Amino acid sequence: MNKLEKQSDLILKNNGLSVTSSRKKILEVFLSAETALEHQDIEKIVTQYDRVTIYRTLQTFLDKGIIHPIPTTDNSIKYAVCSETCVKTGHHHDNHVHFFCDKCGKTECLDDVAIPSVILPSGYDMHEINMVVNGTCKTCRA
Amino acid sequence: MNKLEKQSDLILKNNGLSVTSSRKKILEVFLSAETALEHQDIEKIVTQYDRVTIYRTLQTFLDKGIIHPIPTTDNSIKYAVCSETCVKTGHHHDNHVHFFCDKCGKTECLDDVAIPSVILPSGYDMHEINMVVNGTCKTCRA
DNA sequence: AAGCATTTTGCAACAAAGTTGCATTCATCG
DNA sequence: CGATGAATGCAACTTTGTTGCAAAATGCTT
Repeated sequence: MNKLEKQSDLILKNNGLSVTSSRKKILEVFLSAETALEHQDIEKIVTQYDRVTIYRTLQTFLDKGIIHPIPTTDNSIKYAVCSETCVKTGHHHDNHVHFFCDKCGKTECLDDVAIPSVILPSGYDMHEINMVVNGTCKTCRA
Repeated sequence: MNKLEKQSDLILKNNGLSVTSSRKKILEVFLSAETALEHQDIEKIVTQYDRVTIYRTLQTFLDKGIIHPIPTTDNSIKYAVCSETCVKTGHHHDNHVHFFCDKCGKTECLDDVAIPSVILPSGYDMHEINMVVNGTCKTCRA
C-alpha cells in the first residue's frame, strides 16, 4: 500500500466504516483531487463501480463528515474532503471560502481564506455558513 | 389590474419581454413570495402551465436579471426576485446574505445583511460572491 | 379592429439524474 | 476458516431537465 492508500484506509477505519474497494478508491480520488467533485465527475473517473454505489458512498461519506458539500447554482452538489480537524472531531466545521472558476468550471477550497463573521437580525440562529466566490482562478488567468 | 399585477406588468415591459399570462403569473408568485422558490415550488403553485414553460420562463427571467439564483446543497436552485436597483441597472449585483432554515427548508434574502468583503489570494479574480447561512429562522425559533 | 410577423406555449418524445428493493457478494470478527 | 451483517450490483422505476415542432398568443402596423 502506498501513502495515499494508507491514508484512505485509515480515514475509513477511523470513521467506523468497513474498507471496501469502492470506498477506498472513491476516497482516494477525493484525497488526490485538487478541486471539488460532483457525482458525475466521480462516475467518469471510477468507471468500474455502479452508479448506485457511488450515490450511496457519497451519502455515507457525507453522513460521517468525511466530505462536505459545496453549494452551487447549477443543479449539482460539489463535494470536497474535509480538513483534518473536521474529520477528527466528527463535527463538521467548514470555515473557508470556496472558489468557483467561471472559465474552467472547477471549484476549489481556499483553505487560507477564512469566512468573515456576519451579524444576523435578531431571531435568527446560525448553524453553518457558506461562502462561494465566482471568478477566474489562478490557472485560467495566467 | 391590482397593484401586484401592475408591478409585474411593468417589470416585464421594462425588460423588453412580451407580457404573457404565464410570465405575469409566475412573476407575481415571486413578487409576493417571502422566500426563495425553486422550480418545483412554482410548478406546485402554478399548475395551469406546462412544466416546460416554467423552465423556459425561469431561464428568461434569469437572463434578464429579473430573478437571481441562490446556491444550495440539495440539487436544486432557488430563485428570488432581484432588488429594485438590480432590475433597473440590468446588472446583477446581489450583495446580501441568504438564509436557509434547516427546520422549514425555506430560503430568504436578508436584504439588510451585507456580504462582508474578503481578500482572495493573488491570482484570483472575483466576479461574484455568495453567502448562505444555515440555521433556524425567526418563525421556526419563535 | 383586423391582419401579419414573430414569439411563446404545449405536447410528445427523449435524455439524464436520482431512488428503491432484493438477491448476491464481500468484509469483519470470532 | 466460517458465520453474520453490511455493501454492492442489477433491474425497475420516479423525477428532473431538454429538444423539436405545430398551434396559439402577442404586439405591431395599418
